[in-house]
Amino acid sequence: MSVTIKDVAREANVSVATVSRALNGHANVTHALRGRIREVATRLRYMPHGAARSLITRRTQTLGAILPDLYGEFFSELMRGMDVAAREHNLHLLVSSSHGSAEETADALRALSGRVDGLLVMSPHADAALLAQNLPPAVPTVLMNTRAGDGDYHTLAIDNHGGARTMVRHLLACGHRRIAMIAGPESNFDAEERLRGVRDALSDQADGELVVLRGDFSEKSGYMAGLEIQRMARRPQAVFAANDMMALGCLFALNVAGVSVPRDIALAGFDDIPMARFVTPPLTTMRVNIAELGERAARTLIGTLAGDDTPPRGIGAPELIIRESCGSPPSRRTAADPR
Amino acid sequence: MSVTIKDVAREANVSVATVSRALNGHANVTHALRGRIREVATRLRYMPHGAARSLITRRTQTLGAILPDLYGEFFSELMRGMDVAAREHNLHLLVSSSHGSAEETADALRALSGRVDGLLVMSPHADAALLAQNLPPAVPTVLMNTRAGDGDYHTLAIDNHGGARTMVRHLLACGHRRIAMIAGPESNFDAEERLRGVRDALSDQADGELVVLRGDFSEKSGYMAGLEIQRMARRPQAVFAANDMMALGCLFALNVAGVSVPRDIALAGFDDIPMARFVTPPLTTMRVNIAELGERAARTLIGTLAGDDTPPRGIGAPELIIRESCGSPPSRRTAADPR
DNA sequence: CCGCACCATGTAAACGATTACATCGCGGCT
DNA sequence: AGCCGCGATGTAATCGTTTACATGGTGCGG
Repeated sequence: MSVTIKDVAREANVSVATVSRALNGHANVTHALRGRIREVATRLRYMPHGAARSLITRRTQTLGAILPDLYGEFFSELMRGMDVAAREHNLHLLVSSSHGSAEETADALRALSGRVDGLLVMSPHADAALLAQNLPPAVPTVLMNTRAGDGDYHTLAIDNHGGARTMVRHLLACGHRRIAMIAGPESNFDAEERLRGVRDALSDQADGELVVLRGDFSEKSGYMAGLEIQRMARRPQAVFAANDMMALGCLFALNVAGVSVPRDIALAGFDDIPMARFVTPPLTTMRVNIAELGERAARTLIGTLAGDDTPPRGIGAPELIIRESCGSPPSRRTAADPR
Repeated sequence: MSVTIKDVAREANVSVATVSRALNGHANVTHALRGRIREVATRLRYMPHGAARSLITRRTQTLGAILPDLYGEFFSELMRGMDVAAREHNLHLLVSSSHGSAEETADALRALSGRVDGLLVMSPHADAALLAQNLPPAVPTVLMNTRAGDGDYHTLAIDNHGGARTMVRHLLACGHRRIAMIAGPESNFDAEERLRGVRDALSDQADGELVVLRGDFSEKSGYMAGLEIQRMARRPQAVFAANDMMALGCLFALNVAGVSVPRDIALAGFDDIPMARFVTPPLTTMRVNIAELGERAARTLIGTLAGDDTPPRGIGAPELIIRESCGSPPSRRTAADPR
């Protein structure tokens, strides 16, 4: 049995109320007494029982995060950002990851709903309907990278559309006109936004041509797309993959086929995964700041908890990272690209 | 105000006790009544209040994870493994990451101690003393990748020593005799274990020679080491870096200096980060299964919670991944190295 | 010198669940 | 027919904390 506030009270010869007040920094406790109580508490290794406290205060000091199956860098960066914000406010992070289906997401939603003060949700399956159905309306929620139109919830996202547009404009500026896009799956929100950005950028350019191939964000699908591109009669001058992994797959396919990047064809990706600058040639890409997305989402949620009901300001803008794969004059960097 | 068990009881014309029994699948509730209560509960969107439940059951259904500042793949894999095990037992994961100092780790330990049923700790700062001082003795704890000798706690680790030995044996088998090791910092447990493995493997080989350089696991320190190696009078025949990032740094340094890998010098790393198979030449390395480490640690903890007090069986053995950088006959793989 | 206000501290009621124990009704056995 | 036992349900104690309210002592003003 662990030590409770009663033990501290007994040991210090005061009532539990006084202990509570002393330890929580309330006014109206003599300085000397507070000191004595503190001393006793640490001597006894007293730790308040979180559940009991939550029960009465209706606060859990915990933020819940519902995430899809995330691999690699993305996941850790996102968590890191959320953690930074949470820690600042002495909040904890309860995570529930690896949700492959709407069913699983709903379960997670229900399971977490009672244990957290608010929820950070990133899930392809989480639309407004699912949330409404599985959450008590009282749980503040912030959505990340979700399909728009979920008006009732605060939503944050990477500016996929703007990022893709920026990249295509850069490719156009490099003189490329026939552009192939290796897009992501149609069901994916990020993927569609990026494709939309590409279309918009090209619609500004009268003599631009676009051919769209579908991938699934995997390296392998990029490889397949690369083989196909290399076989084309009118080969595109530039390839823009919806993420770096597909860009790398494509790069290998082109290498295997003896097509040189960037001499014969330009190539660009999206995400700036660490690997991007290590391949030859280093990959031009859009850097997205995942940690910032997580941090902002957490901050927004925390704001909501505090009663601040201003919707989140703006969305994260990816940054164009020009390396050698796109055929623009290489910027002066060492191979290792130190920051 | 959210809906409580009382509301359900009132609506179903029964007592709270019956509702509790019905919903928790206890015996002694009529089938019909149970059905009615279930129906009312879902209609009212009743969700049990986790804190209230924890208060009386003394279980939080939550595992705490204390992690250091972890970037990248490692973090997400570890979490994924822990999540898999936790989810199987309907447990949640409360994470507290980014602890740079012993002070911070201690804070996190204290903050989490009341909110979880058990703790998974990976931290360079968490030795037995720190834990004992900041945790109620009742909290079951499993340590990961920590310095040995923390007898009171269950401990799991990657077999760094065995992995390093395996790699050096492979290098020896390839015919290399003068071997340079780019080690990690002396303060790091993993680093020292790997170094020890190297020494042990070489002590079996009469004509083996070892030169040790120190790095700090960063790419940059690998780069510096590479420059140094390339300048050596009696250049080593093989370089073994304590992790892949340093191996890559070294590779770039050698490239810049015009030393060809593996023709002029062999190179190997440790970790098998995704990038390892994308560089040219693809990097020979030891694959460590982080997810498995996390999963095992979680399982061990869960076992302890269930009263099962057998110490964890064995430790994760890294797997030798032979690619082209070590100068052994390349195995037949495509550039993309599909699994 | 009395009384009032105020401040430090104590008492006890919540919070929402679980569960030991009490109760009630019914059927079967003697 | 009466009693016993058992199965279904209700009553209330309990977990550890916070906090509204009660209490009591002290100092100050009239």
